[in-house]
Parts: sequence; structure tokens; C-alpha cells
Amino acid sequence: MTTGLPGALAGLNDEQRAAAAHQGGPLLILAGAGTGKTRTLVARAAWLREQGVPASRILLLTFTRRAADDMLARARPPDAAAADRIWGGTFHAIAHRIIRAHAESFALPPEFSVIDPADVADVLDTLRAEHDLVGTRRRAPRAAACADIYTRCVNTSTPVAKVVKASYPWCADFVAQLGGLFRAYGAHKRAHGLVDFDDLLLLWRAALADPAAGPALRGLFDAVLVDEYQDVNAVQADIVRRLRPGGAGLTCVGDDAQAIYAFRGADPAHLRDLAGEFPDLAVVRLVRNYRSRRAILRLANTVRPQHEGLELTLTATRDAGPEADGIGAGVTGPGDRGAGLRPVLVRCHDEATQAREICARVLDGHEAGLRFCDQAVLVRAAGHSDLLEIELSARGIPFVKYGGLRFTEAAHVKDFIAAARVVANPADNLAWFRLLRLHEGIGPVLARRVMDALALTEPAPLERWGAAADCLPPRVRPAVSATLGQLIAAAGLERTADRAGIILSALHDPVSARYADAAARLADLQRLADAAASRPSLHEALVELTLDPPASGSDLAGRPRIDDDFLVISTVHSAKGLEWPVVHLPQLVDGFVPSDMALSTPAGEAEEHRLFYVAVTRARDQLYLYAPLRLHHHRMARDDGHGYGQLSRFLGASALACCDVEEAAPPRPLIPHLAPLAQTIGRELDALWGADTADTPTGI
DNA sequence: GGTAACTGGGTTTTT
DNA sequence: CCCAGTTACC
Repeated sequence: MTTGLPGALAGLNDEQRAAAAHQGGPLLILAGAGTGKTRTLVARAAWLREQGVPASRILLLTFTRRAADDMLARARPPDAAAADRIWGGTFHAIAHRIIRAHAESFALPPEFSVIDPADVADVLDTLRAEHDLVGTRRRAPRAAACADIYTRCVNTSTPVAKVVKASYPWCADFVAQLGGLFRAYGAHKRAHGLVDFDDLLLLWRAALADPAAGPALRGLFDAVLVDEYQDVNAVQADIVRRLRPGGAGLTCVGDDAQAIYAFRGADPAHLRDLAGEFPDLAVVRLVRNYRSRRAILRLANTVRPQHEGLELTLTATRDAGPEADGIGAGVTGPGDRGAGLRPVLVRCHDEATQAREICARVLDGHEAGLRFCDQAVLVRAAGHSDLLEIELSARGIPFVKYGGLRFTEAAHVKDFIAAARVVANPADNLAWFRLLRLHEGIGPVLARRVMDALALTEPAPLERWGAAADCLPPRVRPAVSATLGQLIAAAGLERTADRAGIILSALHDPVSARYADAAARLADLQRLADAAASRPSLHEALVELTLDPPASGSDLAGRPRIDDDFLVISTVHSAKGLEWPVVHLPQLVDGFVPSDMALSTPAGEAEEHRLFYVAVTRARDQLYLYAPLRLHHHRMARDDGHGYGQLSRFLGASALACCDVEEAAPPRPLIPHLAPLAQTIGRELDALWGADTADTPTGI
């Protein structure tokens, strides 16, 4: 191990070194895709430590748990003591850590429930009727829409009337009711010890703004490093501001062309505003791309949206060459040597052809020596790979899928979480509701009656279980009492492993009775209980599960074995920050890429462009784009004369000029004329029906 | 009265 | 595949 200088700065290029060793005021690192952003951030943390900043006084804020884990693992010196650790995690995880440590000061029960967006919608659904938002009139917003509006108001610090007017105009008649609903929602959460994702941020911000708590909380840190700053929302930007008033000790890393979370209230304007906020802001640009071959970078630079003052053009380092890369370089022809293979746009007859084409190219790569995990298929929305997944299975190509449906959304997993939440926070009415209804014979009405008898907002509801059970008809009472008896016992225990074990055994019978495939589900729950057992408390286990849900049940079982080799299917959002030698981008067809849901506003279309930029820049060596020309259940919009629907308008002609175009072989039917066969079968069957009306064959 | 079983229509992206 | 709305059954 090397010690001393160049130490932290070893192996960095000039710009990276300037960023890592920046002294004094606030710093913005404008880092294009693949320019060594993570490496620079890790180096900066190491450099700060060499300057005498204790690791425990450095805070690293990221957007995903994976990014945090990755950086913390690289930033921790091998000889570091456990106590000598950088604070690192997502905004939400760090907020939780602080709130949990001071739960009493925040007037929260020690094991308060952190609820996910699905829970938020459930709560709003129960409150909706009292606020004249029931769906008898067709136009009343549904629970999920109410939840979207709520979180948008909070995360952009915008009044409900304004949000509705700008983004939900069809709800304009309900602004007053929504306001009332959201007020009631806040009271409801307080009464039942519920904290949603937005609350985590709001509570942290409020504490930082408090005259007494604020100085203490921001005094915990000498340096704050924020990754993906283009994806902060108004509350997060405010948290950063209050952590580092004046900007001293602040490092933000970001790229406004990669802002893809506007739907969550994020706004790249916060990054752009940094310069105005901090007059002494230093800006360092990282433009040397270490990831992609030059042919791919040409396309990336062509589609990259440029914003005045933050322009950035990536230059290639993997293909040393005389000419500068830049916008317009896409005119270079396919004979151009040393730039890698040009991106290929594969025109496919339909979606099935596209699926076959992707499989064929994946297998080609595999035969050429690539592992499956060196290739990724990136989609705009999780459902876009449905047909492909069938084709992959049929051909025996192993794959894992990230994004889309998550393990914690499976019904039995929710059941387990509900049971655990009843134990940890008996005031949690959502958890009670779900747990009670898990039992055969209990629906919404009986569950509600039991919960009323429990008086959840009063202290110690578990002590009233005996009386509350009398609300149940004798037929169902024994089963529910058996479950609750065990959960009440679990609540009285200390060790997390014991609690998790009893919760699991309490669920055994109701889960077995409810689900046909109970054995597989119980195996999932066993893994869940095992994972929970290793956490410091049931509360910690539940929060981790909520803030960072495992993508699959096997995820929970631990690291995949080293010899396992899977093709990766991921949403573009989930692929941010990652890279693969070969990337496949399917569904470049009207309504899918760009998504027609996003095109109603100019801001939405701009975000679709940024998403495409993110997708393109994931590829190291080879990029395949697939344009199916027709899809089932989907009308093709008017073609723009190039045979791609609106695609060439979306990407621009210069982007298409960066690609080679290939035609996928059209599907050829194995049996050309099936109709006569159907008639033959029809006649055969008609013989079975008797001879009375055999004039017209039945057919199939 | 209350629950379960059936049916038909619709599906972005995630901490 | 999930939700809402409806019908059938206890």
C-alpha cells in the first residue's frame, strides 16, 4: 500500500486532480458521462482526509444505495478503523439515520414506520371519501394521482393550486378538496407514527433550520460531497444549502444533461443556480471520457442537450486520434478506422423480429467471447422487455431484470412487512389493516371494526387485543388470535433475530391458507426473516427494505455466485452510472422512446432527450439501436418520411448519420397458407356434430 | 351485512 | 399483471 503523496491524487488526470485537490470555497464538478466522476469524488474524500479532515466529519450524499456503497467501499482505506468511517448514503437514508437517532425530539415513536409510495396511496385512499374525492364523478383524481400531486407539491415547494394548474389540469375542480385531503393526511401520519419518503427530507430540513438543532446538526460535518446534483429537488437543495451555508466545504458533482428525475420533483435548475448562489463557486469540467469508443461518443455528443453556460463535449481517450471530436463529427463514414464500430440502427419489421434480432446479436457477442453480463438491454419502461424476456427464455439465455416490479411489492412480502410493523409500531394502522385482512373471512369492514376497538392512536394498543378480538365472528377468531398472540409475544422480546423468527412463525398458517403457492412464498419469507435477523433492530430492517427494496427474492439471498452469468435487462433510470461493453436499446418507436406520456410538455420532451443521452453513454464498445416499425396494440403515428415514425425528428438527422442502418430479416411464416388447413379441421369436426347443417364448415 | 369470486379495462421512470 | 366494479354466496 502506498502512503503519502501523490496518495489520494495518484492516477488522476489534470482536471480530476484540480477537482480532487480544490481548496477553499464551494466546488462544482461538471462531469460528463464516463469521465471518472466517482473516482474523482473518492479521490477528493481521500485528499480531504490527507489534509486532516477526519473521515467521520465527511458526508457523502448520493441518489442510490448502490452508488453510496460503491463509493464508500473505494473511499475507505484498508487500514481504517470501524469508527473512522465516512458518513455516506442516500439523502433519504442519511435523513433517516438522523431522525432515528433523535426520534423523541421529532415527537415520533422510537420504531416509527417508514411508508413507501404505495402506502401513501393507501392512506390517501382511506381519507379520500371524507374529502369529497370519491370516484362517483368520473373526474375525481384516484388515490395514486392524489399521491403524485402531493409529493410534487412537497418536493418542488409549490402550492397545490399551482401544481394542479401546471401538471394536473383535469383536477382543477378539486384543488380545495385536495388541500383538505393533504392536511388530513399530515394529521393522520402524526397520529399513527407514519413517516413517508418526503417527510424524511422535510424533517431533516426542518431540524437544520431550527435555531437550536441546526448548528449542532451541520456542525457534524466539515465537508459535504453531493453526487448527481442535477437530480436534487427543492427540499434536497435546501438541505445542502443549510448543511453548508456560504458554501465552504461543499462539493457538488453533476451533469445537467443527465437529469432524468423531474417526475420526482428534481430540477437541474438547482445545479445551474449554484453559481448565482455562491459567487465564489469554482467550476471544474471533466470532459475526457474513459468509457466509450469514439464512434459512440460521436453519437453521444450529437444528442447531448447543451445548456448555455454549462456546455460540455466529451472527448475520447480510448481511441487516440489526431482530430478533435465534437458536434458534427458524425459525418465520418464507416471506413473510419480506430474509432470502434459505429452504432448500428437495426430496423425491425415488428416487435417479435426485434426480440429475435436482439437474441441473435447477444448470442453473437457470447460466441465472440463476451460474457452475458458484459451486455445489457436498456428500456424506457419495464414493460418494454416483456416480449424479449419470453424469447430469451425460449432460447435459454439467462438474464436478470432491474427496475420495474420489486420484490417488496409481492403480496406475501407486504404481509410480512405489515406483521413486522405491527410489532415495531403498534399504532401503524396501515399495517394492522393489511395483517387483519390476510386472514380468511376478514374484509375491510371487520378489520376496521377491530382497529376501532384497539384505539390505535392511544398508548399501548396491543394490550387491548383481547377485547378487540370480540368484534370478530367466532368462526374466524381463533386463527387471528393465534397470529396476534405470537406477534404480541414478539413485541415483548429484545433480540431482532427472536422477533423476526416469531413473526415468521406467526405468518405460517395465514400465508399457507391464503396462497396456492405457499411453499415458495414461505421460502421467501424465511430469507426475509434471516436478513432481518442480522440488523440492529426490526425497525432498521424494515427501513432498509422500504428505502432500498431488493429487486428480486434471489437478491436477498446474497451475492450471486461468481460463475453466474446473466444478461442484464434494466430501465434506463436504473442503469444510470453503470456501463457495459455492449448495450442494446430497443423500442425506438413512437410512444415508447420518447414516451408519449412525457411529450405533452416541452420539459417532458427535453427529459426524454436526456434519457436517451444517458442510455447511449452506457456503452463502452458497441451500441445497437432497434426500431421496430410496427407494434401490436399501438397505432403508428404519422411517418416523417424516413421510415422511423417520428424517431428521426426526435433524434435529429445528424444523430442518425452517426449510425449504420441495417435491416433485420423479416419474419417468414413456416406454413404459408393456414386457411385451407383450418377448413379441413372444420370439416372433420363437423362430422362429430352430426350431419344436419353441414353447409358451412365451423372452422377454427 | 359482509366477504369472496369473477370480469373487463389499462399499464413510465424511483428514493 | 393489478385495480375497480359487479355479482354470488355465507
